[in-house]
Amino acid sequence: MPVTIKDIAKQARVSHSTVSRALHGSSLISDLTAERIRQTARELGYLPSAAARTLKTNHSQALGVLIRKVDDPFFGDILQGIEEVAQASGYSLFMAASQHTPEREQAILQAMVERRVEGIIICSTPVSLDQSRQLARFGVPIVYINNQAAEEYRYSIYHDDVDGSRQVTRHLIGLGHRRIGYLGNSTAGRSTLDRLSGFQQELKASGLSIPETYIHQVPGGGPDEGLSGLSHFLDLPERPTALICYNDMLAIGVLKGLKQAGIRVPQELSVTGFDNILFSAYTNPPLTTFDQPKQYIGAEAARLVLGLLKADSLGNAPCEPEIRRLRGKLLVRDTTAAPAL
Amino acid sequence: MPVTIKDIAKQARVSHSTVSRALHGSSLISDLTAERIRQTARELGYLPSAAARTLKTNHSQALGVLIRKVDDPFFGDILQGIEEVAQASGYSLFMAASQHTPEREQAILQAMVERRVEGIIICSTPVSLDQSRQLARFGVPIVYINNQAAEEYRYSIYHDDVDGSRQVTRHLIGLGHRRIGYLGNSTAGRSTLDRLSGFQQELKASGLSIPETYIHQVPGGGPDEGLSGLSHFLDLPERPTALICYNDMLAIGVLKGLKQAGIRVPQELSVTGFDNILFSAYTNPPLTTFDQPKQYIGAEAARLVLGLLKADSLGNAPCEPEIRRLRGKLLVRDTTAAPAL
DNA sequence: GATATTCATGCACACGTGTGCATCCTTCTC
DNA sequence: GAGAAGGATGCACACGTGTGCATGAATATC
Repeated sequence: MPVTIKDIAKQARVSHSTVSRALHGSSLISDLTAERIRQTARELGYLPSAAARTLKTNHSQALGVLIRKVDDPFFGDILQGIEEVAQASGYSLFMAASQHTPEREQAILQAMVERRVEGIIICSTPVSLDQSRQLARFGVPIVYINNQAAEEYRYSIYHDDVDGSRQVTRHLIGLGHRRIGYLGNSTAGRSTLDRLSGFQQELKASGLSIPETYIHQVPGGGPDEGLSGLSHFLDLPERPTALICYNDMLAIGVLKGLKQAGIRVPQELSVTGFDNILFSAYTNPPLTTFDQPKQYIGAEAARLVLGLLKADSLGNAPCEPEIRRLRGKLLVRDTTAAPAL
Repeated sequence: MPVTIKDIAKQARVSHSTVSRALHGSSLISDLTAERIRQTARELGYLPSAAARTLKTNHSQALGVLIRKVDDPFFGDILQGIEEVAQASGYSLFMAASQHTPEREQAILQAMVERRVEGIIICSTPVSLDQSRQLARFGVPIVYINNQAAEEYRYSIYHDDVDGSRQVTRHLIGLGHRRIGYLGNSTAGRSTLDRLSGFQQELKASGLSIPETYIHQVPGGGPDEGLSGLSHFLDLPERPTALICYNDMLAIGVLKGLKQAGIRVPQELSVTGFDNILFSAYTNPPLTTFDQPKQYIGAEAARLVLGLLKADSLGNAPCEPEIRRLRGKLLVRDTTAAPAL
C-alpha cells in the first residue's frame, strides 16, 4: 500500500536502482535526474521501508531497552538519557518492561533479537547469566545499567554506590552523629549491598561501631516499606539519631511515619535518601540525599552501545570489556542536622 | 549471520518452504517431519527475522508511542497500561519523546511510519492537525490520549476533566468554602481549560461568584511554577480560603511555598491537586486530589488501537470514530478542611 | 491393475531495498 | 575520425520469509 521506490521509478521513468541511488545521494547519478527523482519522491510522500532496509543491510538502527517497571520515577530519568543519545544518532528504541517476571523477560529479549536490534540496554533487572550468554551468541552487544554483579558482565555502567554511601555517612558523622541506622531494601541486590558496605566502611574509618539492630532490611523500595521499616527503629531501646535510607522512596515513607509519630526532623532524627528523584526536593522538610546522575548514566550507556556498534562495523576486534563507574554528589538539604545533645 | 530457515532446511534435508510451514504448524506437513524440523530449529537457536516477516506479510506487530517527556511521572503510569496490553497481544512498542519540539516530533512520527508500526498512540502532545492528516494518509490508525481538542480527532481517550474538577470544587464548597482560587497551567491546552470550566460550572451551580483575580495561570506544570503561582494569591488583599491546582506537581510546589510562608494547611488554606501521582500520598500533609485512572487510560488506548487493527484485518469498514471519556474519583486526604471562621 | 484421491514436499516468485556489473552514450585525445 | 576514457543508467541478483501451484508418492476405489 505505501509508496515504494518502484512507484517513484515508474513516475520518473527511470529504473528503481537509479531511484535508490538518487535518494542516497550517490555520485553516480547526474544532479539533474537526482533532483527530479527527489522531487517526485516528495510529491508521492515516499517513506522508505525500514523492514526492507534492515533485511538488506542487516542494520536495524534500533536499540532495545529492558527495564523492570515503567512507572518507577527512577527509570524515567535513565530513559530520558538513553533516548536523547539514541535519537541524536538516528536510532529508535524498543522498550519493554519485565515486571519482575522472568518469563516476560525471556519473551521480551527474544522479541528484541527477532527485531534484530543492534544493541540492548538492560536496566537494574537481574538477568540470569546463562540468559545473558545466550544473548551473546546472537552477537548483540549488551550494556547493563546498575545491575547486580555489574562486574561480571563485559559492559556495564553503574553508579559508585559505595562512594556515595560513604559520602552520606561521612556527612552525618561530621555533623556529630554516632548512632546511625541503615534501612536497606533486601530485594535490590548489588546496590543495597554496596550502599551498606560504604556505610560500614566509613564507620570503620571513623572508628565507630553500631549494634546489629541498627541495620535493617525491608523487602522493597517504596514509601510503604519505608513506613514499616521505620517502626523497627522506633521500637529499639536506644534509637539512632540518624537514619540512612537505601533510596528516596523509602526515605519519603520514613518522613511520613515520623510525622505521624510526632518526631521532628531533623531535630530528633536526621534522615537521608539516595538517588535524588524529582520529589526529594519537595518533601517536608526537603530531603538530604545523594544525587545519582541518572540521566547521565542513561546517556553513557547509550554512548557505550553505540560505540561498540561503531567499532564492530569498522571491523575492529570487539572492544575489551568496559565497566564504567560514575560518581554523583551529596545534596545537603534540610533533613539532616547535628544530633540533639 | 543469524540462523535462517535455509540453514534449518539444509540441516534437516528439506526445502525452506517446508521449514516455514512446519514452524507455523501448517497441516500440510506431516507430524513427523514437522517435529524433526522444530527440533533442529531449537538446536540451532533459530529466531525468525521480524524484518523479513514484516516485509513479506506487511505486518510489523509493533505500535508507536509518542510522549512529551519521559521523566514525567504522569506518563509512567500511562505507559505501564499501554505496555501491559500490547505485550499481552504480542505487540512491541516503539517509544520516543518529543521533548516539546515540533521538529523532533515530526522526525519521530516519520521514523515510526518508516518502521511501519501498525498503530500510534500519542500522549498529551499537541500534534498539529495537518500533521495528523498526513499520518492518516499512511493508513496508520492513531489514538490520542488526553489530547488538546480531543474531540477533533477520530479516536481519542481522555479523562473527563470537567467532571473531575466539578467534584473537587463541590467537595470544597461542601466544606463551606466560598472564596476559592484556581491555579492553572497556561501551557496545558484542553485539560487546563476543562478543569477551569468544571470549576466555574460548579461555582455557578452553587450560586457563587469569585473575583477575576482568583483565577491565575502559570506557564508550566511543575513544582517551581506552583511556587511562583502561589505568590500571586498570597499578594491578594483578600486571600482565598482554598486553592485548586491544575495538577499535583503544582500543588506540591504550593505546599512547599506555604510551608515557607508559615501558612498552615489546611487550617488557613485548603489545597487540592489533580492526577493522583504516586507522591501525592506522601506530601505533608497528604494531598487531597483527583484520581485520574492513568494506567487504565493507557490500557484503554492500547485496546482501542488493537481493536482498530483487528477490524481492519477482517476487512471491515473502518470503525466509526470513537471518543472515550473516562472518569476517576475524588481522593480526600488531609489538605482540605472547613475554612476558618 | 488402472485410475482417482489424498497427502507430503519442492519450485518459483513476491515483498522493498541495495549494489556489482554490464551497457550505452558522450566527450576527449591524438 | 578512430579509439579511449569517463559518466549515467539499467539489469539482475540478494537479503529472509511466506505461499500458490506443480510434482511426486502413497493410498483408496472400482
